[in-house]
Amino acid sequence: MTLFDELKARGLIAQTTDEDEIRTLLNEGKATFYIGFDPTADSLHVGHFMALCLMKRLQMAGNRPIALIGGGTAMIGDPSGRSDMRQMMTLEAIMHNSERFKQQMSRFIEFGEGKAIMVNNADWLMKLNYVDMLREVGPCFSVNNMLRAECYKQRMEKGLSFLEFNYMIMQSYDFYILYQNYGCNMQFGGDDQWSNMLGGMELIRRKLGKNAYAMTITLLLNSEGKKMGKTQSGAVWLDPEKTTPYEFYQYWRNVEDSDVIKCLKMLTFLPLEDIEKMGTWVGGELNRAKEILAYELTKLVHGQAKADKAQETAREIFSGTGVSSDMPTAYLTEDELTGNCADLLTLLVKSGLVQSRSDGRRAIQQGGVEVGGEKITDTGKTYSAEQLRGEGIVIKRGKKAYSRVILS
RNA sequence: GGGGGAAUUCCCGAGUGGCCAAAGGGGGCAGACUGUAAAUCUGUUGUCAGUGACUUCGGUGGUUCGAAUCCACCUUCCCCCA
Repeated sequence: MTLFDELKARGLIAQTTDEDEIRTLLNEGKATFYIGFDPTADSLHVGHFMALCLMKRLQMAGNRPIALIGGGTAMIGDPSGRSDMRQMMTLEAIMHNSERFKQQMSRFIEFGEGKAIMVNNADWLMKLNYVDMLREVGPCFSVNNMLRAECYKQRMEKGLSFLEFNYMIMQSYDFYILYQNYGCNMQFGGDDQWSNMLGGMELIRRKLGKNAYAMTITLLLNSEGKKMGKTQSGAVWLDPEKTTPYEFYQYWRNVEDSDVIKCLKMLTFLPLEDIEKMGTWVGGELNRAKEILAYELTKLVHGQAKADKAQETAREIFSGTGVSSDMPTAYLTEDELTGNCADLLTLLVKSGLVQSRSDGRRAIQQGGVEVGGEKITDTGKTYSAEQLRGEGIVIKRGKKAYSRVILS
C-alpha cells in the first residue's frame, strides 16, 4: 500500500485540493510541506500530536517537513472554529510557549541539516509594514470571498473583529513566504484550517503563478461528535508535567467502544491489518484493544519506560490489588495535622480527589469514597499519624480515581 | 456619529424588591447495573459549618429595614440606521 493510500485508509485525510497531484508528490517523496502550530498554550496537545505523526510518516517517505511555529500569527489569534474572540496574548507568553513547543516537537521530529526545518513566522510577520503589506497582497484577497469562508461563518453572528479577520491573510502570507524561501508547495493542517490554507494557495497562484496544494487532517471526534483529547478540566496535554503519563494512559484506556478502532487507526503506527483484526473483537474483548491503544500512544508520547509503568500501574489498580507503588501520591506534612491526626476531608482535598471540603463531604455521603478498600460513610473520619506514615493510605474516589496519601 | 437591547452560579437559560444559593435543561460527580465501555434509573452539583453562617447574579457607588431585581456612572457585547 502506498503512503497516501495508507493515510486515506486510516481516515486521516479530510480534504485535498488536488488529490492525484498530492498523491503522486507524497508517494514519490517530492513534497516540501509545512504545518503551522500557534503557540497558544505552554504545551502541545493531541491535535498537534496527530499533525506531528503525519509529519513523521511523510518524512519517512522522503518528503521534507517544515514545522512552523506561529509566533506571529498567535499575536492575531485564529478565529477558525471559535464562537468568540480569543483573549489577546502577551508577547512574553507567546515567546515562552514557542520555546516549549520547540522542545516538545524535537522529541517527535528530527530537525537539522537535510532533515526537518523549524521556522517561526514571527521572523517575517513582525517586521511587516502595514501599507507595504496591503499593497503587496491586499489586491489578491476578495473580501466578498473571505466573508463566505467557512471559518468565519460562526463568527458572523457573534461578531468578528478586524484583528481576527486578518488572520487568514497572515497565514496565507506564511505559505507564500515558505514557497519562495524553501520551495514549500504543500500545506497540511487541521480541518478547521481549510479556508486559511486555500487563501495561501490562491496568493501563491496570483503572485507567482505557481501551483501549491493543501490537505487537511480529519479532526478526531468521538462518536458523539465532540473533539477528543479534552477532559472536564481541559486538554489532554503531551507535557508530562501537565498531564502525567498515567493520566494520559487512562484517558485512552477509557475511550468508548465505538471510538477505539478509529483511534488506533488515526493515532498509532500499528499495521492496518492488525487493527482490522481488533475490529472484529466484541464486548469485553474490546478492553484488550483499549489497552493496546493506551499503551501504544503513551509509548509514542512518553517513551516505552513510562508506558510500561503506566500500564503496570493501571493493571495493579484495576485488576489486581487496588494498590500500586506508582499510583498518584500526595504528601502531607506534620504541621498539616491537627492533634496528631488528619481528617479524611482534608486528605481528600489534599490529594486533589475532590475540589472542596463540601465536595468531599458529598462524595462520602453518597458512598463514593473508600480507604484501603473499605467504604467510608463517616464524614468526620480521621487518621492518625502512624497510619499515614510509611506506605500511607490509599483513597479511592468513585470508580477510577485513586490517590495515596503519605505523611512525610 | 444616532437609536435600541443585553450582561445571572461550569454552559445555555428563568428570575423585575423579601418566600433566591437563585426554576429548567445541558454538562460534571456519585450510587445501582457493567467490561476501567455505552445505554438506563436514582441522588447530587457555591463555600465553610451537623440544619446555621458566609460569599455570589459584568464593575463602582447610591436608594431601601431589605436588591440579582430600583437609580447613577463605568466596562463589554449584540442589533438597527449612517
